[in-house]
Amino acid sequence: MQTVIKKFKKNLQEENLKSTPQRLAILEEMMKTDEHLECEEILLKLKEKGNKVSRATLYRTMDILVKYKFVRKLEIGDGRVRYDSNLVHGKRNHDHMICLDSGDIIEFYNDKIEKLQNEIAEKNGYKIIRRVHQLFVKKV
Amino acid sequence: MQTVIKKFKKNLQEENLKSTPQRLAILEEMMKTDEHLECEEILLKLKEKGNKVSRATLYRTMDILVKYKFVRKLEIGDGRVRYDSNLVHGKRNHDHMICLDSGDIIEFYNDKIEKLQNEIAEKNGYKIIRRVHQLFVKKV
DNA sequence: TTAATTTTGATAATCATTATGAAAAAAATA
DNA sequence: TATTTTTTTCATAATGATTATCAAAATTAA
Repeated sequence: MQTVIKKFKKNLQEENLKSTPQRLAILEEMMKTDEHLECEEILLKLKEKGNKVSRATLYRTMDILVKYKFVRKLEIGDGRVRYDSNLVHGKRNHDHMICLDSGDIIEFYNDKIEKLQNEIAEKNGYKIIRRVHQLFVKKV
Repeated sequence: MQTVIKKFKKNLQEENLKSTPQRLAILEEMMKTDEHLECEEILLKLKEKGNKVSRATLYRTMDILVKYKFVRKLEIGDGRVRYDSNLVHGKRNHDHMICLDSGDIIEFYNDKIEKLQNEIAEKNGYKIIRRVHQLFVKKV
């Protein structure tokens, strides 16, 4: 969607950050995948397509993408940082179920849990900004 | 509680691990705190009490304590690893609310969410082994 | 007590991420 | 369009938490 790129450019401007080919290449790469990619994988994908970007630039740009919620940082405690794109069409707000046997990451969403979370926060005088909800599971 | 120490010794035996003063000192230290401590803090507390333990031993022992569920590893995405003791009297199963302004970590528990989680896992053919549920909040 | 095995601790190695600083690119200005 | 200013990039060094190494010490079993 062109609108995503336009929004990104606008966000960059708002912070006096410049629109560069590297930043755009990274954004576009994240628009194309619904996997949970690690930095090295993103770097590799970019390289394969001829968009070579340095490690430092990738890390810096991922922080920008997280800040503007184009992607979400996903840490499941195995020491690897993954990124979950919010840019893939039809993808909604979700949480993760991680299979301890296969390593599969399954997305789930539950409206009731959502509501209960809000109630808990409210009851304590807080509002929720962001949440992490991960179920580590095994096949029955 | 003597029973905790006995249980620990039994667990060690079961895996052909030896009962050492360092391991016991670390367990006992974790029985005394309901804070969410980092490795360096645990190391410091031990040192202050004259129980000097090397970094390597501390890391190795924390893994054992996690394995036997004496403590829980708590990672809230700020790059610091904390340990949440399950050994403090009256402490139950809980999740965490993290205040983005103050850094406070507030514990919460909700039975309904617990049930919904189990339903979700079941529906997908899984059973829950462990879970991470963190609400990042700000004061209203 | 001895012997076999495990653990400890000091230090080196690792590895993901961040800092550095010169060269290149982008935006602003003339 | 050329020039100037500012930001960004890239390659590499630095960082810092955790892990590996291995000789010396401690533990357990016989």
